[in-house]
Amino acid sequence: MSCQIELFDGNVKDFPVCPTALEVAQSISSHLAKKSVAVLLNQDSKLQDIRTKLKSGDKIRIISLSDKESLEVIRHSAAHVLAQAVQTIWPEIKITLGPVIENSFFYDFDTDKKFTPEDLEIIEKKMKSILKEKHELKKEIWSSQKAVNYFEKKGEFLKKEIIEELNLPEVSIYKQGDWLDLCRGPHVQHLGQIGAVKILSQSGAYWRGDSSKKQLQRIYGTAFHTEKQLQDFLQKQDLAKKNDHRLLGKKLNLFYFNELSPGSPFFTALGTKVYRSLQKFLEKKYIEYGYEEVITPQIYHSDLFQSSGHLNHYSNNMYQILEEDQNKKALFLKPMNCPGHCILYKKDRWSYKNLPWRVADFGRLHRKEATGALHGLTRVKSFCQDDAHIFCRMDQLLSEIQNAIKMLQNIYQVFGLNDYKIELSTRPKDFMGEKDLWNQAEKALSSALENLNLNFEIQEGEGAFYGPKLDFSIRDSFDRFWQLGTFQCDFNLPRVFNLNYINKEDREERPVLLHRAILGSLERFFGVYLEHCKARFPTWLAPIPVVILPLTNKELDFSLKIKKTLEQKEIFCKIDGRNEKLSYKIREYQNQQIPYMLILGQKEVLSQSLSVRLRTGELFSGQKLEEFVKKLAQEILSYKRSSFLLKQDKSY
RNA sequence: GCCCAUGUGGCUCAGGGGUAGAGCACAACCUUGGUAAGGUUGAGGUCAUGAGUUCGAUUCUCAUCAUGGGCACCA
Repeated sequence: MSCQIELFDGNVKDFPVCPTALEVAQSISSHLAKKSVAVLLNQDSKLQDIRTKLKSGDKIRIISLSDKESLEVIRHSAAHVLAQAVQTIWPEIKITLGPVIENSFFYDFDTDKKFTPEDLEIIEKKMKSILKEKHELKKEIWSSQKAVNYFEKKGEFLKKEIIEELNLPEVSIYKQGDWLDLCRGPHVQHLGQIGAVKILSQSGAYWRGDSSKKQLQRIYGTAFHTEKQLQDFLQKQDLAKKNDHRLLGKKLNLFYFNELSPGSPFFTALGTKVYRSLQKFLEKKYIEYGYEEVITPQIYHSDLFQSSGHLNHYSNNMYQILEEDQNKKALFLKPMNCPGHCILYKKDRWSYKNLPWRVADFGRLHRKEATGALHGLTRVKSFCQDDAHIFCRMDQLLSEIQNAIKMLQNIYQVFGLNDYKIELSTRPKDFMGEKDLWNQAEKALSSALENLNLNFEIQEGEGAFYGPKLDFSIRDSFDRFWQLGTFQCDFNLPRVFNLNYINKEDREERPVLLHRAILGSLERFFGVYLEHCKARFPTWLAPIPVVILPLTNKELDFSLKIKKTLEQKEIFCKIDGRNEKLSYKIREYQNQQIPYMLILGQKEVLSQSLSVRLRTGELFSGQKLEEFVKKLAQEILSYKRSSFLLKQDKSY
């Protein structure tokens, strides 16, 4: 009986006995066999070892070094090389786990040693010399007992713990030279297939990701098939670093941090312009989508957070005001707006006819964050959310969620954030409230997404204790994801604050509370968007939309006339009358990514027209002033990301 | 909070046991100049803070604070 293997191009090959994937590659060409590193089996999207024995009827795709999928295998094997290098240099160091992550890999070591940058250099050197030996990777199947005995004898107790937890009769072992590791693979054929490795950094990391457990020492690295690929990768990283919002914020003078208030941004006059434009934009959307905006207190008696449950669940993150009030009650800065909105809700008697109530608040929040958590504008201690709460009846929940998602889509597309993923987090183990309510809310969230034809992932058991939630993470221009929007159903606050409304039958009923933020915090969004647009804000957000550059002081009168005309349309502009060369000024404003530069010389004064330079470098002369201002105002009002002067509609 | 690294004029960075240097920015003067840096001169720093070692510390040691890369956290 022969063995038939189907290749992904449709070709079927016959073998007298069932081959391994590597043998199939060999039968195609010895070149392919040399380059192959893994195999995709049938519909499975997980890579399998190239040494896998196939069955008749299997459909396979051989992954070679030229396929990008091979990177995962290369990096996995490189992680083993890292561990081998470390144990060769320091035999007393114990190994744990070394997985592949996006763009890189790491290995966690159990040791008291702290790796210094010099150590990392030595390790990288050792890795390179191990690669030169081009050891073959040999896969062996051991009984779990044998593996446990082996690692126990070597004092590798965490490795032993892993095997025992796997609870399998057999485990696979990969050997390279005289070094071996427990691993399910897949791995390269031999270490010569790893063309380039680089150690990236070190870090502490907790065993099992649990901060109450032992801290291990983690080393990060990356690997590629060729040195060129590695260099390209490093270059791309450098580029991303240049667009870091913290650098751009400094360069464009938008915000500033000072150690006298860590984690709390100072927005400069320019940064504040951007911040306020964002806020005004959202306020407009609030009106469009039926929200009411309120202003609520900054400081509350501890009683409020006692009843809301924040004192029990969140007090570590709350700032307490030292001075107590005359009732001897502690005072706290609010970490979130919701309890205040519940107080406002309770002020009135509600009828089912008046719901939903959508209440928005840009209130400043303060949260004590662990020092190591702070990060530019994306993780701060003082911030404002585009926060709103929707108090509604259960039968309104679906349409409210749907409405909120539409609002989110509408807002994201203004920023050109069209690539985002959605996660639905469902009931956790320690949930609060009735299961039936949870099911209804989860159903409302998923139906809303389905009705709008949106794909989403389910995060089983990841919901908050008070209700299920949706998270929206956008992908920025550097392929990183940032969680911005979040919609959270809440059964807890309406209960603890005893909120109700009178239903049709004249009986009290409890409303559902939907927390929702679309941009998340204005601070975080500012940072994320600054990087995403690479500091090229659309005109409506630009701190300075227009700068007027008179060539000499003979053009000052005309400059003032233009400024006045712009200001009539509420367009902010700046006249740069400094005694500097035009090219000097252009360079400066180009670096600041000012959308419109108006260059004025005698030619323009005589013809009473404008010469416009875009930050793309494109020039448009002979523009009529009134016409220009009118169209520019239009561009700003419609939140366009493209200049009206450009034919193609794209961000510039 | 944990591991590693870093902290020098407004910014970017060099230096290094005998109290500091460059470029940009800033100021003054010359230049009124047409699409990415015109010239000259000048002013600016208790070298993050505190303690220790030393005849002497910005430089070495320790602690603190802040920042950066991660981990943990992210109601």
